Amino acid sequence: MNLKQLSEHLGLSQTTVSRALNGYPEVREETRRRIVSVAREVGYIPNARAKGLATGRAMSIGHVIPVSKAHEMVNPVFADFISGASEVYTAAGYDLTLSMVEDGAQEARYRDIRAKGNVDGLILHGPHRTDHRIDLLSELGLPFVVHGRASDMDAPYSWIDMNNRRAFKRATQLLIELGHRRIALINGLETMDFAWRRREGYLAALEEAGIAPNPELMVQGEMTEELGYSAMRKMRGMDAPPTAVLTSSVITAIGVRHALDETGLTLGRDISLVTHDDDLGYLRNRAAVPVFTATRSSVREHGKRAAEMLLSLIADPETGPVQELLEADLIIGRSTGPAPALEGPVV
Amino acid sequence: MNLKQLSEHLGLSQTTVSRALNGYPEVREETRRRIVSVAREVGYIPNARAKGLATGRAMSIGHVIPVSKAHEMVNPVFADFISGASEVYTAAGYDLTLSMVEDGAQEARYRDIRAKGNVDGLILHGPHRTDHRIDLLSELGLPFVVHGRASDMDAPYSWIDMNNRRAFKRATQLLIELGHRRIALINGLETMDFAWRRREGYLAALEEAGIAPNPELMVQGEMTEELGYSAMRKMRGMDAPPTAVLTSSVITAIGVRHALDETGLTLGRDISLVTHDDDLGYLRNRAAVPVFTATRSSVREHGKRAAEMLLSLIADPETGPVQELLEADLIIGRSTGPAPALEGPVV
DNA sequence: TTGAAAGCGCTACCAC
DNA sequence: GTGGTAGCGCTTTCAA
Repeated sequence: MNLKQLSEHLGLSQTTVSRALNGYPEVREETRRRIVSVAREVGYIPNARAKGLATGRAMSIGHVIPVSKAHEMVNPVFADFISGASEVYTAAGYDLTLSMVEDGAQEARYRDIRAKGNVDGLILHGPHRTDHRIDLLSELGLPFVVHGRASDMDAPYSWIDMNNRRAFKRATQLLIELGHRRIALINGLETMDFAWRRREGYLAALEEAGIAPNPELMVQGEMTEELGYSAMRKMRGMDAPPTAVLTSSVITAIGVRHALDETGLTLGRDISLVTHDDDLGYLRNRAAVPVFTATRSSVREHGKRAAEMLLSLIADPETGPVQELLEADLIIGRSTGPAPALEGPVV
Repeated sequence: MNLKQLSEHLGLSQTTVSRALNGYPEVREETRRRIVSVAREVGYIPNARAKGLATGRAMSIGHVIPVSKAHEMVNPVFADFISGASEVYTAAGYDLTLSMVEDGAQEARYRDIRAKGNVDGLILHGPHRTDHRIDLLSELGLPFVVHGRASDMDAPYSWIDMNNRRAFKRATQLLIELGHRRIALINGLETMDFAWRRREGYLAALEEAGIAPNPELMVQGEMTEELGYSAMRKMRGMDAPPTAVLTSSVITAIGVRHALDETGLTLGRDISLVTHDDDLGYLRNRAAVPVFTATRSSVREHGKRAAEMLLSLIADPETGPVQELLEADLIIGRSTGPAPALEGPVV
């Protein structure tokens, strides 16, 4: 059933029917009611492509997520983030177009997306510290919000991010307060902005405590189980192995545990920190220690916020870039909540 | 730059330019070369909506993934599956439209998707044993492939699935061979087809070994960390606690470990089985036991296969329903590979 | 081998 | 308050 058939069925013009259905004021209330009721009855739903052609709007938002070339793997956080965003889009009548793009040779894909006209805006995932996709999108004039930041880019842009630096600084501080001096960091790739910021936080805490960072205790890589496993295996063989470990992902933390299991060795107090995609905090039970983390549900909330930001950017293109910084959840034992305030801005 | 501008720029008609770009034969080779080269030069890319309107094809595939109403959570396997599928779509010039739909009140969403005309076909994730979405989609005449099966549905449809029954049967058999008699199953919701099949496999192995299933050792629920934790906590307090555990998800397995960590108790030989979303097999290191699992990379392959199936279904609507059953990977120690053949079909 | 023009389904401008 | 109609950018007959 299309508009033409529906309007003939109603004995009205397409114009009137279209107006009634789109909530324009210049339709008699009675006429509108009749139109709406018949439309529902026959299950009329306008064709999105035709509507898009006519209005110039696609009513769809693109999410571009990077897929590791080496491991062909997707960071699981994106699923929850997107699920939150999706809820917002659906409520607003938007679709969600997903593009998985391999790192490298991205530019063509963005131009493509732009020219095809299938999306009204984009969410960019997994930014690097230096990320020229941001320049490109600005140049293309396609509204976008970055999930994360690209710290080395100068021009302003919209983003939403977790306070990774603060979360890792606080976590490190807590371990130090507990007496740890040899604290390992098993991080994501530090060309990625989030990983770099986490390292900054880790280093800041060490420095304030007068602990010299040990390069042997700092590992970065794609956040696989294998990374955690091999890093931990290596470290436990050191003359002075770490007594505590911070990891950047629950996946990596699983690998760390494998390596520990092999030895039976209890490493320090077996402390891990995870900042993403776990339900309750990875080691909450045995850790007598708070853990900062983005729980799955808070990641979902971030996705919602990002979607709202983008939709309002699209609705009002005059708005300048807008930013939002979110604190990691603090998990102690089995209760979760927002992190308590910290002295001064640590972004 | 649109077709009109491009053709004026070339001094040709839109018709000829369109033909040349779409590979129609009736264009002089020299003309075509010129058109193609200029088009590339100016970065012409046809507007997808207009093209869709004119051709009646959307050049996009929908993926509908269920979001748990209770936990607002997405099963992480879908990310890898979709990433694989996405690669196939991109290569074929298709987009991917993602719909996250809460369980319940789904029907309207499908009619909506159909009528909006934004997709040429659908992949359905997370089927239940009885799943009327399948009837609905058949009725709507929208090509689709189910990721998984809906065992209680009679009418034929296309699907791709893992051999969940066999994987869990074999895993259970192996545990029995190792001497275990009290084997726990911490499963997904058994209204979901995959979870039900896993239980069938588990029960079949017990029965063949003459072991009576113990309802106290069989738990089902949404596959959260919490589920594994609380189930294991409860079971370890039993008079005769299990000596081995099978879990349906690595997330749940993490919860199981938490519960074990609290006690220091070594449960049997600490055996878990995971069928999804881990890199190397969850407990590979301490398990002197094979583990059946869908590794992340094989899930990705499944996604590719599903996408190929759907695209060929769309290309040739005369084709009847097609099915494909995939074996779980067998992981021993650190090496992975396909499971060895088993006597007879266990589907 | 090329071009003119109708039409995909809808919106929005202009006239009544 | 309602209707006629010109596009939106493309494909696809039909003619030349």
